[in-house]
Amino acid sequence: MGFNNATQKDVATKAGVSQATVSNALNPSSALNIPSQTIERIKKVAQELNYKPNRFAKALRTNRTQTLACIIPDITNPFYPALVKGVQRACEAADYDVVTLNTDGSKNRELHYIELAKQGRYDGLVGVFFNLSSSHFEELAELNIPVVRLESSARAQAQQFFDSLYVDDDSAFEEMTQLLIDKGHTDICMISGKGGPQHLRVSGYKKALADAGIKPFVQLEEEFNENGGEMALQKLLSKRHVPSAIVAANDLMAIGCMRVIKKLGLSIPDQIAVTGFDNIPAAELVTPALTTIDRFQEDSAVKATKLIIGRLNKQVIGHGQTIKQPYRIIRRNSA
Amino acid sequence: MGFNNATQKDVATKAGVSQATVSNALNPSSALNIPSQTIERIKKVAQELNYKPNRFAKALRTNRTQTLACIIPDITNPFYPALVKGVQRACEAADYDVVTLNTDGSKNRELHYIELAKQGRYDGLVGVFFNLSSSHFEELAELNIPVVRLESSARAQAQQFFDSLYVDDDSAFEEMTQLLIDKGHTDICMISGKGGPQHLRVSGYKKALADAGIKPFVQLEEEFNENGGEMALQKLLSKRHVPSAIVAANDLMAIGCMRVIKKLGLSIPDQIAVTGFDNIPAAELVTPALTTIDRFQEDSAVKATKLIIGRLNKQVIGHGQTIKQPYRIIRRNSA
DNA sequence: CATGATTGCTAATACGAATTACTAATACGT
DNA sequence: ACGTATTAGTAATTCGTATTAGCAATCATG
Repeated sequence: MGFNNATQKDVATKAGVSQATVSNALNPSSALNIPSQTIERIKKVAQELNYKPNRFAKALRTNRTQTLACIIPDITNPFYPALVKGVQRACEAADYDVVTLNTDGSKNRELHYIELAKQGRYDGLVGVFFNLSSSHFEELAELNIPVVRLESSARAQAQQFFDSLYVDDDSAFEEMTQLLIDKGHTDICMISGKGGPQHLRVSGYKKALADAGIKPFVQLEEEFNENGGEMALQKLLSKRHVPSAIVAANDLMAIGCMRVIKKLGLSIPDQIAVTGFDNIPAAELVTPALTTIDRFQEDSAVKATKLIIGRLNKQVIGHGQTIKQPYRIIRRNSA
Repeated sequence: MGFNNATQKDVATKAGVSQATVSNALNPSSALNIPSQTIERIKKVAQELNYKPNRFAKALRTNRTQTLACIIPDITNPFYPALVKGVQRACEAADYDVVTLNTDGSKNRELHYIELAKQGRYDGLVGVFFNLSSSHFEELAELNIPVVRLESSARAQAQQFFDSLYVDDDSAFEEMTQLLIDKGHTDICMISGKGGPQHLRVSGYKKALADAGIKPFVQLEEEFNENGGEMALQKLLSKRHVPSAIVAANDLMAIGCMRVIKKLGLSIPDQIAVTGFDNIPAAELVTPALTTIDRFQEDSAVKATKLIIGRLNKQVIGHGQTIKQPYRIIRRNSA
């Protein structure tokens, strides 16, 4: 079509130099020795013609696409939009495009996107992989395609093929549970989905209880969402009496619990306290507002993206880092 | 670096033909006459070598990038993720990449993304533009870059440079207001943000009231979010007595109103009924659950994306269509 | 002043696919 | 049997950029 964009050739003609010189002048990484006068002249002409490098030609030549893939389970899960936003913000500053891809938490799709990356479609991957371990990223590392994982539940490894920014779920849940104990609760149950982050969260909960000499009770259900929360609490209540507090593995499950509790006509937090995790937007909107933990997803995503861009620019080298991110308990009215 | 992907040349060598033949064989649109036997053979070899066309080479040659831009105000606004998901779903099926871009509702950013598209960075645009009119899309139309707008508040025009999928806000708000009237309400106020969809929504509200002989009262506030809702209701209450029902321009504003109402110690819906619009995920989570209107964003987004792809494939031609989308009132407990 | 180094640039090529223009071989019609 | 069509392909070029190899002019040095 008639895109009519100025090319290096156009700039070259107008500046009275060759296309190669334009390329070198505009590419500071070039080893060639071009006097700054000439560079300035070329830059000026480029601006006059509104020259913008054609990123497809560039990609073809350099195998660098200037686009990152942001991999998440599901954009409609309210935890993720903030994360995506962080990635986008950091990318926009560096003129990277972001392609957001949903895995639905499925291993196949996670692997599929890795496959696409291996074909050179994305310069790097940032996001959440529920089902993959370090070795899955080895080939990407060999191809110099950096990966930064967020909320990876895996522990740091000696030689890791990705960077990892993680929140210490273990200590977060210990702290939250402790908070309930400090309020005088002596009968605290936990509700969680299965897999993924389940293990560390439950472990933190159990630690706090052990210190206080309270017996734990954990009810697992398949999914980490409202439905999972409802089902789990119903099952729990069919097995034992009503606890005085419930620690849910995330906000959606907590909200599911709240629904069941309200149907039973019990009051929150007086008869049962409920806590969540994630601080999704809805946490503040439910009644009572949910006490939960903020993980600063957007900030972490920005950091993660800067790290990936750092690796692409060779400002960061060496094998994968594992970096702890902060969290903060948000006290509202549900506990 | 060493991506090691099979190219057409590799396929050609192995199949004993020339690269050009491979290109023609794999591209059904080609006018050349290649016997189906040969085509099959080449396709088989391509599969064996796991040949995947290099999309950057392709883009360079054809000016087709195989990526669409999905333009929305803000991914962290809970109305949009579903829309994005729809676009992604439809694109994945057609092997298009989606780049999601946030405008923050700013005209400058909307124009900026149009600029990027004009440079050939995206094959088409689908999404929400708050501040642009048909003429802004004229150059894109000339470049054969299709645009499908969602929730455009503009009315259909004779010769329109984009397709538009819209929900009839006017009749939706008329219907919702009528529902309140049917319930016996005789004092119904409306709360809205300014600009964008405001006009049609308020108009629907007023129509229903006019038919019933009730006086309208509309309170506008800057933003279409919780904060806007809170502020608007506070202002309203400083001017007049408590109405028996509030029609909010969207769910976030409705939720903001609910907050104020609860602080005042009034009960919903007994003392004040509240209705929203959008059916965001949180609508179902607040207490009481919010009566609202679903716009089936994900479905609309899928349709919009299919339409855009249809235009790119020349299956759809002619100037912009304006297509009405369905909505549905979701009755919950707030009204 | 001859030699080598440096400076400042250009020509040519490659990346992978699409496309245009062409050819060689066979088939067809009269 | 001769000219024309058709079939089945190929060679060469192009898209816009980066890069390698190299050239001409100037400069430094012994």
